[in-house]
Amino acid sequence: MRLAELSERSGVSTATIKYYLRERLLPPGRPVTATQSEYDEDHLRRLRLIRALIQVGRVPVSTARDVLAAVDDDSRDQHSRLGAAVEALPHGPRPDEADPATTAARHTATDLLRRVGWHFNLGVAEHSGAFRMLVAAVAALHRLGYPCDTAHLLPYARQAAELAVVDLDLVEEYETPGEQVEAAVALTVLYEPVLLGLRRLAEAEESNRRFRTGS
Amino acid sequence: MRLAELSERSGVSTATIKYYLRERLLPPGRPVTATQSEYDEDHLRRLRLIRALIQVGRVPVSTARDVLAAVDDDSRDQHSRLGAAVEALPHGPRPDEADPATTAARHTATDLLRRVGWHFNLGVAEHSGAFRMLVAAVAALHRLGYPCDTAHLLPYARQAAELAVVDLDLVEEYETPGEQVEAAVALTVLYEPVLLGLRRLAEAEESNRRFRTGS
DNA sequence: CTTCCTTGGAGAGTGACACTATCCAAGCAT
DNA sequence: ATGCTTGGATAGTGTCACTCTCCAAGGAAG
Repeated sequence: MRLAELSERSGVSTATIKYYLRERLLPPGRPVTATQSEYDEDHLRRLRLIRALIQVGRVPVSTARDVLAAVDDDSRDQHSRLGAAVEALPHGPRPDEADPATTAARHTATDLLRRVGWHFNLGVAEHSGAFRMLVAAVAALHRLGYPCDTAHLLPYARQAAELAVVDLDLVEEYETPGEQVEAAVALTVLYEPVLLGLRRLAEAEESNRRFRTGS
Repeated sequence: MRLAELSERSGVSTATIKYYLRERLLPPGRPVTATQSEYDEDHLRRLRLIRALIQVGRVPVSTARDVLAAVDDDSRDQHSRLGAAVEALPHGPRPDEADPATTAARHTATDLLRRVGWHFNLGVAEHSGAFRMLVAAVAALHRLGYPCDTAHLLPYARQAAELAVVDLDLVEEYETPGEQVEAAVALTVLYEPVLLGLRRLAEAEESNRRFRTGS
């Protein structure tokens, strides 16, 4: 198919597709003449993934390029590819190391990983983006005076461990390593708004249950 | 204290504080002469909350103003204030109603609320931002061909319900309705990166457990 | 064959956003 | 008196995700 058809089928304007091609988010089509290229179903699928990452997952364009490059990197096994792809995702601002609240938060987080038994993370992933995201958030809570120690975080960590089992079961339903890595990235990013939306709905429900006035 | 001291104690530049004052994120100080104002501990606390919302919670400035205005609105009870504040938070782009995947996602989400017994949400909050966020994410998963029906979402919803109990217990430790609403907003926003960070760490741990090659 | 439209590539322009820099007059400090 | 700081207003900066405009080459209709 041509650019116009790719645009129509995906709902993305030709100008935006050209922009993604320029930014190397989308691989170029197969040139059929000097001025025209042919695109296939893989391009359509990739384009839909790009839109989902950027619009729903709020991933910046340059970051999405890095994530997709890691997904396509055939020279590694799936664990390594998945790690590289998730590591490329945005993790918010890095914590302010000058702030004592950050040091305290780092201790809390390290202690939590030890207590919940994530020894892989203890060894390898303490410098990961996900760990930094956790530390920055815990530090912000400390600065505001809200309690956020290991005991408070444990139930959240245990639930995260349960969710990870469900998530990875889903991923393992796919056949090829390539499909698995793409699924892992898509599920990691797209289930995040699902989790946050459900939490806010559950809080509204619980708040209503506790605070509603009469009626 | 003066602007310079507020800046030093909060770590926020005077230029940025002036910007927040201009944007009505921070209430003005008490004018002490024609060219100087006095700020107090409440200003410092509010400023820290603003920074946490914007930097850690990635809330846009104009949105943070609306959230804080809802927090300060003494004319409502805490349930209503909390609802207004959370509703003012960003929920991502609104789903594309022209897309059949959105219609399907809306059915899935409605069915999920019914099955998990959130009748308050079923009646009131189907037009809430959190619900739209959920629908948009489920629709994106549908478009990419990933399974995401009521059965898949149920464990996530049940966990969200458990988390909401923990969260509201924390909120109820505070005395005044004002403190409770501020705590609810801060905990809602700042626990989100905690949850996402823990999930990513748990996935890395689980992925390592399943896919690591030898050693 | 000619005229018109479409295509892909490249560069510049747009609007939103979160600051940031510059001015300025009024005041306080020495 | 003089120099620095303060708060207020205005304009500028850098980033981001597009979006617009232009262009030459390539079909399509008559």
